[in-house]
Amino acid sequence: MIAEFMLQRTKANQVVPVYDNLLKKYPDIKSLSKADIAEVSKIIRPLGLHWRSAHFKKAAEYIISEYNSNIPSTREELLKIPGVGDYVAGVILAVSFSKKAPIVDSNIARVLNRYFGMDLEGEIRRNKKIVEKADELFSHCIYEPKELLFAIIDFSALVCTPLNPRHEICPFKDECKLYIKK
DNA sequence: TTCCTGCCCT
DNA sequence: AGGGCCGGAA
Repeated sequence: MIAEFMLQRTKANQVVPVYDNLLKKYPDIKSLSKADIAEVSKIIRPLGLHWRSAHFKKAAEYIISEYNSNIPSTREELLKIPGVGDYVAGVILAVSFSKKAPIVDSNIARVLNRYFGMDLEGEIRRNKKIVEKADELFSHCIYEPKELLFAIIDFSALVCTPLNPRHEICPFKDECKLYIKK
């Protein structure tokens, strides 16, 4: 959950050192619940979107008081945690509880948009057709859902990149409608 | 310039 | 449904 808070609209490579710094200072949920928000804010400053800093402490306090420090395992409960939205809830369900949760982030949306040749632009994450494709994809997963999740995200971040996608090393180029069209 | 493993508020 | 947030890397 901590990692996903930091990864919102933020590149994974930038998150790594900040994540380490935060966990060094607040190694468990109890210490995080007592954190000084100004101190948290200072640690995550390089990531921007500073309003996120309050979420770490609030989420920790909430989980301690409502669930005796145990992260809940249903989407409904997860969404009530401060700072947790559809995406973070889905990741927690998939990664921590091995559930086939529909997950749509900008990486997954980009891959689906290109592969299926949907030609959508802008904030495609909230497009209904994209969400339906993602739901369908995860519902058909026959392995650990988190493996599918990480595979798509890593593929997207490393090969199916936002600018100048690396078609030359893409194993899906023969089936990809974006590539076929070119 | 563009975009990043979104959430929150209106 | 849509806009704001934000630093930083490519």
